[in-house]
Amino acid sequence: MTIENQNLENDMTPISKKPKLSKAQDEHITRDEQEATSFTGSALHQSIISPIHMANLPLSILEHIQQHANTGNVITSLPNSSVTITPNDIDYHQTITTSNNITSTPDNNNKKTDEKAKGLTADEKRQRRLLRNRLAAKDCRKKKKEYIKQMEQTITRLEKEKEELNDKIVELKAKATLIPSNDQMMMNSDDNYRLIKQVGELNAKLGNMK
DNA sequence: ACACGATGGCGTCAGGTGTG
DNA sequence: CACACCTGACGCCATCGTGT
Repeated sequence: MTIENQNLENDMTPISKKPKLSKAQDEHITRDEQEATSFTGSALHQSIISPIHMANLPLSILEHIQQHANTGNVITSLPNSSVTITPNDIDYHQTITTSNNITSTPDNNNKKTDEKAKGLTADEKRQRRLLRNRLAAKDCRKKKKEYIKQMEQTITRLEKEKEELNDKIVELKAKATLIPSNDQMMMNSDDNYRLIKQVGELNAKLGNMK
């Protein structure tokens, strides 16, 4: 790990690690989540442990994060946000908060990102970048898992197909042994020819005897 | 009970690629 | 060209299974 990385981790301890919790901790959080059922951003803000401040985070990003927050962090545009946080969105008390000056509307949500990034300090830009990358990494891992799962299913299917085809080969080979070969067919026709000839000869002899 | 390796998930960085 | 996105690699941490 780089020095920069270490410093960053010291600065960002609350957000960077999703703790795996003991049962007691889990119950505590479950209780808090129940209490948070109708939290608005500002109410939640008061209950958050060690928020990280992120300026001007657009609503579109917040919504995206909330959609994907089942295993991630809770993002709110606190404290004046109208974004309502549902219990499902609250995860391990890890939050990222944004500054007070946001007036997110559907219109400005879709503006170019670089426009939205205007006026941000280098550190704010960095926080935004880290957030996006965090989400991208989650998506990437999810996608990778799905791909691996799909490949495993394909392997299973192809192995089954192979087995079925092998069974068919055995079955057809067994049937093939019951069918006379070409040589046998030829021999049979020779016998027939010889017998017919013999019959003809015998008939001729009978005719002579009459 | 404890130590230890394996495993899985996460955040971050770095580098490649696409896009306006 | 600047920016955003994707993804491999890395390190950290928690958890689990196993041997002692």
